[in-house]
This record gives sequence, structure tokens and C-alpha cells, in this order.
Amino acid sequence: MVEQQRAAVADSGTRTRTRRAIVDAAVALLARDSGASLADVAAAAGVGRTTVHRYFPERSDLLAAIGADVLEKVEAATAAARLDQGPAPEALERLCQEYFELGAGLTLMFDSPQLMTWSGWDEETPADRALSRLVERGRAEGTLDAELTPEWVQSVLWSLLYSAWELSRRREASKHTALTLCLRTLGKALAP
Amino acid sequence: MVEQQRAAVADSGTRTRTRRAIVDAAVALLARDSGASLADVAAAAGVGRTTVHRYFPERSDLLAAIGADVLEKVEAATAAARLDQGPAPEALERLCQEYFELGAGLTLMFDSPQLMTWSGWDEETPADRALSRLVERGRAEGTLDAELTPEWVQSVLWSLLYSAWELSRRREASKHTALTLCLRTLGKALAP
DNA sequence: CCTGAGTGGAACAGTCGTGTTCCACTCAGG
DNA sequence: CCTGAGTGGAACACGACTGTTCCACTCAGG
Repeated sequence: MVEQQRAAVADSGTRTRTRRAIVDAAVALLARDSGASLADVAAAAGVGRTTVHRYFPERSDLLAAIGADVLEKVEAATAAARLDQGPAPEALERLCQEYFELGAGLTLMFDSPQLMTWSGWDEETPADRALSRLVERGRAEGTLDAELTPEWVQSVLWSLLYSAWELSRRREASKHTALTLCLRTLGKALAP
Repeated sequence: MVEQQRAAVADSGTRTRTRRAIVDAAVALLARDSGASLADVAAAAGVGRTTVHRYFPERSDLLAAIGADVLEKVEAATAAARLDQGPAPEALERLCQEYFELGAGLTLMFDSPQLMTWSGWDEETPADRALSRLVERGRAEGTLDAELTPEWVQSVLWSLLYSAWELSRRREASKHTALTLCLRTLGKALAP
């Protein structure tokens, strides 16, 4: 019976796939139009509006799921960048490459912080702290400009990533070119 | 009679003051919440909702007025920076200082380009062209990194300005400190 | 085959923002 | 003082989005 209940909440197979389709479509859509309706999300996901409400009773439930999803990916990307290994500038470069893969999630994180008002966004996620630690290490080692505060470095990192992503989204540069520009700019800006 | 008609469209004195109050309040409000209602704008401006509709019959009329207003300020700021005088890096610094004064208009320009869909925003304003010319000049003179394209430099300029403005808006730094961080970062990033 | 999980669509009520109309109020200038 | 420009508020119709219910359909697995 307990398994029945659990199944009703998060079954495997079809349910998982449908849920993913909705969340992914919502991320891509809301990144372009933060005012998109649930009907738009449903259409983008290729499902009926009813189905969306079946998985996420209220709009806020969908938003929370998106927040959790993006947060999870950010944490995974941060872990993959192994920030505590090697010179700080190179670690930052790895982090940029990982974050760049977040794609539309990048846009949501950057210009919809109001949208990201779910549980675990108190300006202090593990990823934030890991990045802060890295910047502090770089300043101490003399491999990062000590004039720049960790908060500012973080802002610059996100805004340059956002700019690069938008550049490639608007077809003004390939993803590779955009990332290269971003890395070169960031590297020079943060060098001592 | 002609004067009567003109007066009905854009009288001087009280009407001009009320109009300014509405536009300014709308810029400040929409920068924080792009989904703010006209009732919110009216409240923020300290006028009745009816009055807003008297000056801007439809929502799109208000948005167009905001677009025109911001555009005008951007052009004025660009002119004040005298981009064709002195070394390119210094001209860019002057431009940053001017643009930083745009305040909330900065936010609207940056993350609400969809909102800026009025007449004169065809990705090619005079200010855009003046900035492009400046960057080209700097590249030719060897005072700006030739690896960075004018479009990218423009993106970086706006995103760093936006970051700096947000930093000061969130009280994480004074306006002066934020601008200093921005200028230092931009200067290093764009140096050859 | 047949059963139930998963789904889509139609229909409905409720809410909110928009745009409009109308009327009473204020107050500065003649 | 008094007149009219400027205003605010109430009320209304309308449309869009939301959240809910109900029913018919599909289709994979036992």
C-alpha cells in the first residue's frame, strides 16, 4: 500500500517521462517569455493542459519543480568542475564550460530570480558557497584580482555567461565562438 | 484652434508633470516586476488608474512612451560621452559612467528587450552605431582587444553595467563602489 | 483479450487585468 | 467668486488565465 502511494506521487516509466517533458518545455519557454501561460507550456511540451495540472496542481507547483530542477543541474555542474583542484583561473574556466551547458536554465537563473522563489534559494546554495571559496582561494594565491569582491566576480561570471548564451541563441555566433569570447573576456577581467 | 488641439495632446504645466510621474514610476516599477499591472503603475505614480488611461489609452501606449523615454536618455548619454574624442578605452569609460546614470532604465533595456518593441528599436539605434564605431576605432588603434567583436563588446558593456546596477540596488555595494568595480573589470577585459 | 493507467478535450466557475463611462471633487487663474 | 481643466473613484463589460470536473480514448502488460 505504501508502494501504491509512492507510485501515485512519482511513478516510474511513462509518468517520469511526461513530467520531464513538461519541466523541460517550461524551462525553455519561460526563458523566452516569463509570462507564458500554462496552456502555452502544455502546447510546448506536446501534452494537454489537463495533464499539466495533473502533475502540477497549481502554477506555483510547476515553478517550484523548475527551481528544483535548475538548482539540481547547477549543483551537478559545480561538482563536475572540481573547483578545489588546480589553479583558480582554470577552475573558473571549467565552471564556465559546465554552466554554459545549462542553456535556457541559465536565462531563468539570471533574469528571473523572482521566479526562483522556491525553497532552496536563499542566496546561499552550496554552489554559491563553493564558488565563493574558489574566489577567496584565487585571491589568496594571487591568481585572481584581489580588488574584485567574490560577490562581484559571481555577478560577472553569470552575466557574461548569460550574454554569451544570448549571443548564440540569437544566431550571432556559434555556441563555441560565444563560449570562447566569454572565457577570454572573463579570464582577462579576473586576472590580477 | 490648432493650439487648442495641440494643448489637448501635450499641454504644458500640470499635464507634463503628471505624464512624467507616470512614466518614471512605470520605469522603476517594471524594472522590478515586468508583469506589474496598470493599477500598480498608477499607485506607484500616486495617481488614479483612470488618469493613467487618460494619458495612455492602452497598455501598449504606455510601453511605447517608456521606450521613447529610455531611448531618448540613452541617446543623450551617448552624446554626452563624446565617443569620438580621446583614446577608445577612456571614451568607453565615459560612456559607462553616463549609462550608469540611467538607473532603472538600464534594467529595462537589458532584460526586457521584448518590452522595448516600439518604433525605434531595430537593433540599430544611433547610440548602437556610435558605440560600434568606437570599438572599431579602438581595435584599429590597438587600444582594444581585436579578438573581441563589436557585438560582444556591446553585450559585455551592457551586462556589466546591469550587474553593477543590480549590485547597488540590492544594497550590496554603494553606487560608487559598484561603478568602480564595473569600470575596472571592463577596462581589463577589453584591453589588448 | 481486457483492464487500468495515462491521457486529451470539453465545459464550467472564479479571478484578475484591461478598457470604458460617468459623476463628483478640487483648486488655480481670471 | 466662479469656471473649467485635471483628477479620483465607482461601476461595468470583456477577455484571458486558472483550477476543477467529467467523460471518452488509447495502449501496453498480464
